[in-house]
Amino acid sequence: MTIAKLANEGGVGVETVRYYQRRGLMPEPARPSGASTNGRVRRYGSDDVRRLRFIKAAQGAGFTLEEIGQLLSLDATEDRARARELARARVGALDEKIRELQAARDALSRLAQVCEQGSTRLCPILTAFEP
Amino acid sequence: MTIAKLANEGGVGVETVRYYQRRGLMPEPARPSGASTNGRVRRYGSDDVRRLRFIKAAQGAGFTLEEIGQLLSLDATEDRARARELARARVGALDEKIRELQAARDALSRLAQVCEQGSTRLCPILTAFEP
DNA sequence: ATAGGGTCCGTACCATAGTACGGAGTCAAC
DNA sequence: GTTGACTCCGTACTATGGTACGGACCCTAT
Repeated sequence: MTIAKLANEGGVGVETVRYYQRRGLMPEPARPSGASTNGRVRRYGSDDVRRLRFIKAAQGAGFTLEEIGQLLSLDATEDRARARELARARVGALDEKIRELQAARDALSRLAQVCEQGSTRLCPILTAFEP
Repeated sequence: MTIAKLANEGGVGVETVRYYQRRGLMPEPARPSGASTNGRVRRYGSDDVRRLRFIKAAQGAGFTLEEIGQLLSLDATEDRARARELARARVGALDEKIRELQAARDALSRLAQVCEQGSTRLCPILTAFEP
């Protein structure tokens, strides 16, 4: 497939794929540079789609592109210890972030409730997050 | 208190406070511009600290500074309906984000487990987030 | 064989949220 | 009454993660 198809399958834009290539997150397949008529345009396969989707998912998990680059390298080198380490660290960070978001969620939910009641004059936005 | 103290109480840097002032998130208290000896330096109070802390907390809840600006305006105008709306929308977004992070957390946790076992050769980073 | 769309590549630009810097003025303590 | 820390202000720079643009080239369908 061509880059447009790849981008589409991965749910990103063509420019984004090219950006990832520049950052070294996605490989740039060798162009069939034969003298023959066929091919100066790179072709991609399902591995590339998987890689692209991994990048998206890892971003969703809060990894930076920098870290994702490391993960992808690790996948190649099979350094299990380092992979574990990164995964663990991120799990910790995620646990904390999830708690934080949960607290924020509850605070906002309460705020919406309070602002609901037309009865009371208050809608104490500024103190919404105060303990 | 002076800006350094305010920043400190709010857990941010002085430059950040000034940035918020420029963005209209924090007021710039009038400087006592009297001809008298006292004061060309702005002074801040506990309201400012509260405001600053609100900004931090709202950021943690995923609001952008732009949205935070709106919230702060709303707090002044007492437009309960709009406040409710923003809060609701964010609660929805947070619910979704929390689910996403929870899924990522679990995937990473499983990954760490798998990479733990020195026995098996695999440490399938690339497929960690695949269903 | 040619028109149109897609690709390639470099470079430039964008938004968000700050952070740094430099010079001038101010404040407080000694 | 001066020194040293702090403030003020504008402007510039940073990092992150893209997005846009323009010219040249390629590729396929008609």
